[in-house]
Amino acid sequence: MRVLCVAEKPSIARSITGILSGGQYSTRNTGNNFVKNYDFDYPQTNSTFTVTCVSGHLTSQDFGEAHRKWNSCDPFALFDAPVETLIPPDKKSIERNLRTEGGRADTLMIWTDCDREGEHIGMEIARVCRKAKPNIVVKRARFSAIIAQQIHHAAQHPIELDRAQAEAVEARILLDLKVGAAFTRMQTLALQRQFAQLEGVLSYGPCQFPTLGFVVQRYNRVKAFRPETFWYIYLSLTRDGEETKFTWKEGHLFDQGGAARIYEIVLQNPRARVIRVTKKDTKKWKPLPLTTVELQKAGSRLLKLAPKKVLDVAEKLYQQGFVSYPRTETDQFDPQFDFMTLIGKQTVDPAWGEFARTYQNGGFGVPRKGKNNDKAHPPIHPTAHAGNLVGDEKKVYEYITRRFLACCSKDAEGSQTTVEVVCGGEDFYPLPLGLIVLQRNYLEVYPYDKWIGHTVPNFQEGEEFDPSVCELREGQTSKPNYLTEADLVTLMDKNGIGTDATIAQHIQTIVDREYVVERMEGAIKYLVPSTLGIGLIDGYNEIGKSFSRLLSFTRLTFLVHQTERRMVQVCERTTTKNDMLQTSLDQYKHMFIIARREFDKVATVGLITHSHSAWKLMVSHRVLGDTLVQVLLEGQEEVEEAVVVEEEEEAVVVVVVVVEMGVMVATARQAEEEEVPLLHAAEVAVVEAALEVQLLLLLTPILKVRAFGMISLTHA
DNA sequence: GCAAGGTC
Repeated sequence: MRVLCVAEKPSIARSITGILSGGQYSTRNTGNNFVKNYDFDYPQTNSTFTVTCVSGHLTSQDFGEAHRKWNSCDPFALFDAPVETLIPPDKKSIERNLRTEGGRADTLMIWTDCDREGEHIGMEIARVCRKAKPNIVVKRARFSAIIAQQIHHAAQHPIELDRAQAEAVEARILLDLKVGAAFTRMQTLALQRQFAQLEGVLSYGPCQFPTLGFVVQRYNRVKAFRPETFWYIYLSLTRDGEETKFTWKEGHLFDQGGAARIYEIVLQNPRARVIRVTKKDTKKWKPLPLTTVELQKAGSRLLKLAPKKVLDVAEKLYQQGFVSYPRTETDQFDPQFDFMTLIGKQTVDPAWGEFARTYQNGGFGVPRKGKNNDKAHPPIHPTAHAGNLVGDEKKVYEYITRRFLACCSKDAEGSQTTVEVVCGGEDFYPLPLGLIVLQRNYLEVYPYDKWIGHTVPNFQEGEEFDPSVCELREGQTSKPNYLTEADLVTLMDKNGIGTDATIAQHIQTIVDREYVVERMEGAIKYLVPSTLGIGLIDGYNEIGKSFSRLLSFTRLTFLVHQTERRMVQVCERTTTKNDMLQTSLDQYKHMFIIARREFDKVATVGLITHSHSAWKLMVSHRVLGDTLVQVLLEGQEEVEEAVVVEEEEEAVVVVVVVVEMGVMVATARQAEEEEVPLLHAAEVAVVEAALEVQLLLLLTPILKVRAFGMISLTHA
């Protein structure tokens, strides 16, 4: 019997060949550079095997001729337009290979990843092979890890493809295409009609839009923030020249009178008494096995690489055979995973080799188990030692390796001392708590985690003392920060926006569309929405307000969840693909009709905030020298061409009039129309010079505004 | 000129 095995990607084809053939196989090239055909005998089922693969989805979907061109139809018609499935040119060679090999086989065995998309890819493969050989028997191999025993079991006990899962994916594909295309065309064309100069596409998608929404949501919180004053009792003891600070168990109160009354009572009896000293063993847990999302978060936070970049680098390392498959949701290792061999490969490393050698002598600890398992790939780990890497590849490889070694090491151990103090009837405890680090364990190989010991004086239970300081102090709530890339990855992951493999792409998309600007502050990269981004989200929210929030950003996120739930229902066969598609499409159609009717609001209310005859427009944020500068655009009937530069710290606002010749600093005032001191001439010159250099950068988002025809800005 | 999902 001849069996054709088809995997989802070249790496899996190679691995299962290695396992099933026991290393005895021959290789044939195909018309595609990445795809090889492997031939061998598989006596266990009395068969001849050929293993090959596709490269992800085989087909792509698009509208037919009548709807493909942007101006060929009303965008609304796209919801009911027929969609064609075709094999894109770069996949033709793979299709030809499948036809040739399928024509020769009795059985087709699908070895795609065991997830929804894998089931759909399996159907695509089956369709092509059936064309070449209509009576071919189609089977599916089920495996959850590339481990010899599992792969053999899968080859000998194949199951059937799951049509329901494939159909759920089909519904997703159609929904994404129709909703994305309809809204993108409607938005773009509507604004182009209004503002002829508008360039570029204003894309809309069920993933990119909520992603943008997160950025704008945080931006609004930062903008709306007003510091609040709070009061707390501060206690400290200086003994032998060392100060121990105590934290009030109540934390802090926003009620000054209340705090003052408690403080008065404390003052009546300000002698402190130690009521309890406890020492207990404590641990700092080693990290969980590494998933794609965690790698991207770490990459952004620790390695200062954008999520997309981290994934690209990891992909390269994977192709060179240094790390395992980098797209995985799994944060638990299979119990049979061969840890020791992989750790052994790291013993030659000059930096962590010595530590890797300790694992054989009791240094090994079974990795923690996370909650996720995609049943297709293990957590990301090094597969070989790489000694000659440089730059980003070195950084990412080092992180993956140290993370793996940390997972296989032991939790750090310490001893923590808690001291409870009562003073005037109020409870206090020293902060930081006393900590002695006893065993660093995993921390030795994982410098990304910090755990620093801290001593507290040797207090005795029952001991009394007079605090060195006992005061009612005042503090202020601190301003939230803009969203970092790592924050955004976390939010998307938590809210189910995108997948491990696509989260980075969606972030890239909103940057490419100029909905969001990246801003460095020190070593941290923040994401700040542009005028356009804020305008779109605010605009939709504005419409949402009048229509039971149907279009608000939270609602959009909710729709993504609903779609996901319905997909699960299709998989579980509690609803059909067509019903699910119809329900979802109806929902989006309803949204579309309102959005189009109200779209003027996106253009005006969203992009401009009216205030009397003047209007102000948040544009963007840039660093001017070392100072954070917030740029506002302000127009009045008499001053049409104006830029307002606000220096936040000093609360100085410079109004810059943009004239055809360049930039001129004209006047100064605060955003709230209060009188503030004019800038010194020297400062004006600095601002002027900096603006000249940065004007083009600065004005990029503003030019959008000009394109919208709301103000006629001219720049050199 | 549109989406999001695979993968290279």
